[in-house]
Amino acid sequence: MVSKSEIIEKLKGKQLKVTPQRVAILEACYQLNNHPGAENIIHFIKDHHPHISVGTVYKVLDSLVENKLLKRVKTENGIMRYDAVLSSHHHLYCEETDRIEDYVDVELDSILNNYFRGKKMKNFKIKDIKLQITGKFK
Amino acid sequence: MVSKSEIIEKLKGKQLKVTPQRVAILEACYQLNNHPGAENIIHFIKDHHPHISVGTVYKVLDSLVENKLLKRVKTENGIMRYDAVLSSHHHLYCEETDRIEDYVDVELDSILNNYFRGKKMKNFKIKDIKLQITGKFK
DNA sequence: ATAATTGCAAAAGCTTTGCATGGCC
DNA sequence: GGCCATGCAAAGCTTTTGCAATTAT
Repeated sequence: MVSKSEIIEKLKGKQLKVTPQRVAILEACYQLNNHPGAENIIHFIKDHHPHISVGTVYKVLDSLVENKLLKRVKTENGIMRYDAVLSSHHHLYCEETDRIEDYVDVELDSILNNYFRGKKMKNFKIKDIKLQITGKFK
Repeated sequence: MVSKSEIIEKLKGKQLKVTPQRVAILEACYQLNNHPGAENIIHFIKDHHPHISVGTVYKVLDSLVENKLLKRVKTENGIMRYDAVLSSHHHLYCEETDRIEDYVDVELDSILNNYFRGKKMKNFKIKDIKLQITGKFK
């Protein structure tokens, strides 16, 4: 649970002006936990903020990504989705629906880190490693 | 290198009618090795097949994915891309450009398989695990 | 005060769809 | 011959853009 004041602090920390729209959008991303797209965010916000504009939502999302308050989630259907959880984690992708859940596993992370520490890739500098696990929820 | 006759066999093997368009599109996917999108495929094909229609390309790509002759690649910019390499491999994503390269590592695969064999996930049945390695080519 | 952000609407991608025509089996 | 695939153009959906009006600092 992330409070509104924490959200405001996050925006300030990035020197971003604290507007009601930005607060609402970032708040929506924290509360909608299934990696929402713009559509989901707009729908969620409309209750408390009926006059928000679609263009604004996209602009704010871009700027939040650029300022590393959100990450984009990779998908294969051409719809952008966003992730407010910034700490290292992996994703479970349902192969039948568009559900995407977080998968956190520190043991796995340490195995991967050890493995890649030793590994030297000639032509690539690794910044982040994420598992993309596809399958089926049961 | 995949020959035209192999491509024809692959189509036949899936009971798909062998049309020049399908052959050309699948061939393009094999030759364009940077995980092409529809745009790249159309451009590549236009030389030998000037009158191919955009709608057809999308329909063929859908049907090739549905018949498991192609896979879609997950991206975060809303453009669909395709992968003709069906055997297990991972992807290196450039964080500055849209370059995506294959990363094959059997040792890593066996580590992952061992790890997940022991692991029991209550609510998810794993079908495939792929690393999404982001960073920078040098 | 002023520089940045919002709203609105238009436009720009990329992808899908419908239907008549044509081509593979 | 029958049915499926193609071409073409229109429509659909998501996202981007431009500019005037508004707002945060």
